[in-house]
Amino acid sequence: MRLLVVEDEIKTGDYLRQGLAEAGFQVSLVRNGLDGHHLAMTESFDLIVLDVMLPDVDGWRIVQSLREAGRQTPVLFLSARDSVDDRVKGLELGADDYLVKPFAFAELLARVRTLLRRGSASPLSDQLRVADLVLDLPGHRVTRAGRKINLSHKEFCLLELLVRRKGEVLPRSLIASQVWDMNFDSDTNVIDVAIRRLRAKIDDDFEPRLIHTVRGMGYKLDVEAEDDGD
Amino acid sequence: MRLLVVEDEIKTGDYLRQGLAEAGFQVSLVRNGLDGHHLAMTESFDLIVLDVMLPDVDGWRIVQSLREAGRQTPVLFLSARDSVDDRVKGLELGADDYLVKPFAFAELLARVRTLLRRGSASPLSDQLRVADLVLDLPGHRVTRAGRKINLSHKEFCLLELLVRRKGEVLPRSLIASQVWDMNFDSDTNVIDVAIRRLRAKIDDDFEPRLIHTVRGMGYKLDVEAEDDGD
DNA sequence: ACATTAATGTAATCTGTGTGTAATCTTGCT
DNA sequence: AGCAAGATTACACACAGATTACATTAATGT
Repeated sequence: MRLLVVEDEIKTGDYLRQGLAEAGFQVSLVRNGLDGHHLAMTESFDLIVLDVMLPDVDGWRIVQSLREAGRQTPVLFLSARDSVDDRVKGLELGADDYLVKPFAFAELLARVRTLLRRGSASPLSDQLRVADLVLDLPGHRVTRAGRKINLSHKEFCLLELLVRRKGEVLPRSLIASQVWDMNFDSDTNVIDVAIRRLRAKIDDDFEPRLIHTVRGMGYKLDVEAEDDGD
Repeated sequence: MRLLVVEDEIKTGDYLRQGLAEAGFQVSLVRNGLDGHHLAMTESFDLIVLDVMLPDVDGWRIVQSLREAGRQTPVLFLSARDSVDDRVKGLELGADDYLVKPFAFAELLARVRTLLRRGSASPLSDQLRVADLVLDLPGHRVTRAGRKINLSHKEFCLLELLVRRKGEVLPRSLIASQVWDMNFDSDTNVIDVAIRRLRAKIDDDFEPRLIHTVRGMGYKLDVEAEDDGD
C-alpha cells in the first residue's frame, strides 16, 4: 500500500512517516504543496494524507485537481483547527475524511485503514462522486469543482440515478419509472426538459460535460468525452 | 430511488416511512407480510426493508421467494432480537444486511445507502470483444485499439449482431429481420449502405479488417483474413 | 389567508443527424 | 467482354432531441 503524505511541519511529517512505515505502509513524504500536487497527479497512490495549510499550493487545491482529473484516490485531510466551514469545504471538494490536529496517531491509523478498506465510500458523509461532481446524499447537496449547486428534488433524484449508474445508458422508460411514477407515455417530454434543466446547472458552466445523449437510447452520465469523428 | 418497507408495528412503520421520505426516497409502506410479498414480487424496488417478525408471511419467506425468482433486490432485515441464529438464517436466505431493533435511524439510513451503492458497483458488466474491438453493451460504447468510436443506434445493433455471431455468415434476410423490422424486400440496399458506414468507422482505419463480404451469401465478422482459400 | 417565489409539467418551435433512396462506380465471376 | 453483386457516394427528409416559453402547481414567507 503506497501512501503519500503532504505535510510542511517537520515534526509532524517525520512522525507520520515513521508511524505509517512501522504500520507496514510504503510512505512518500513531501514537505510542500507544489511537490505534493505534482506527485499526487503523476503517481498512483492508494491514499493521500494531506495537510490543508501548506505554504504554496494548499490541500484543497490538490484535491480539487485530483477530482477534476477524475481520480478517486481517497484523501484524508489534516487541519489545525476544527472549523465546520473547513470540513464542509473539504468534503465538497472531494475529501474523504477529516482529522483535527493534534490527533492521536492511533486514530489516524484507524481512519487510514477504514478509508483503504472502504474503497470510495466516505465514512463522514455518504457521498457519490464522478470527476469533480460530488453528491452529498444526507444533505441533498451537490457541488461541482467545489462550487455549490442548488438542485430541486426531482433534479437531485435524476442526477442520483445517473450517477449511481454512471457509464450506463439509461433508457427513458427506466428513468421514468425510477424518478417519476409513470410507465412512460411517450407523448410527454418531461424527461428531456428535466435533463435540460439539470444540464444547465451541472454541465453548462463546466468541463468536461458529464451528461451525454445517446440518440434513440436514452441518457448516460460519464466522465469521458464523447469524442467526435477523428 | 424506490424503497419498500414491510413493517407491522404502526409506530416503527410510520417512523421509517417519514424518515426515509425525508431522506429523499420514494417509500411504499405495507403493514403485513402478504402485501409485502405481493409488492416485492410484482413491482420493482431498489431496496426492501423487511421486518422478520410479521403476522402472516414472515420476512424470511419473502426473501426466499425473491431469490428463488432470481431477483437480486437488496434486502435489509429488521429484527427484534439479536440472535445469532436469526442473523445467520437471514443472511443464508439472501438478505444483504441485518439490523437489530431498536436502532438509530441514522444507522439504518447509512446501511440503506451502503446497500444501494453496492448494488450499482459493477458498471462494467457486459462486454463483447473481437480482436482489438470492444463493445461495452450497457454503456453503448465501442472502441477499437483503444480508440473511441461513435456509432449510431442502428450501427451499434448491426455490429452487436455481427459480433455475437462472429465467424458465421449472416444472410441479408437475417440481418434485416434482426436489425430492421422487415422481411427484407430485396429492392432496397439499406443493409449494404449500413455495412458501408459501419466499415468506415470500424474497419477503414484499422488492421486487420473485421467485416467481410461473402458474395451471394451475406456478411460475416471475423478476425482471420479472407483472401486465401482455407 | 394572501402574496411571492420556486418547482414542475405542457406545448411549440428549432436544429442536426441518422437513415433510406437512388444513382454511379468497382469488382469478380462465367 | 458482359453481367451481376456489391461498394461507394450524394441527397433529402423525417424525427429525436434541444431549447424556449408559458401554464400550473407546490412551497415559502409576511
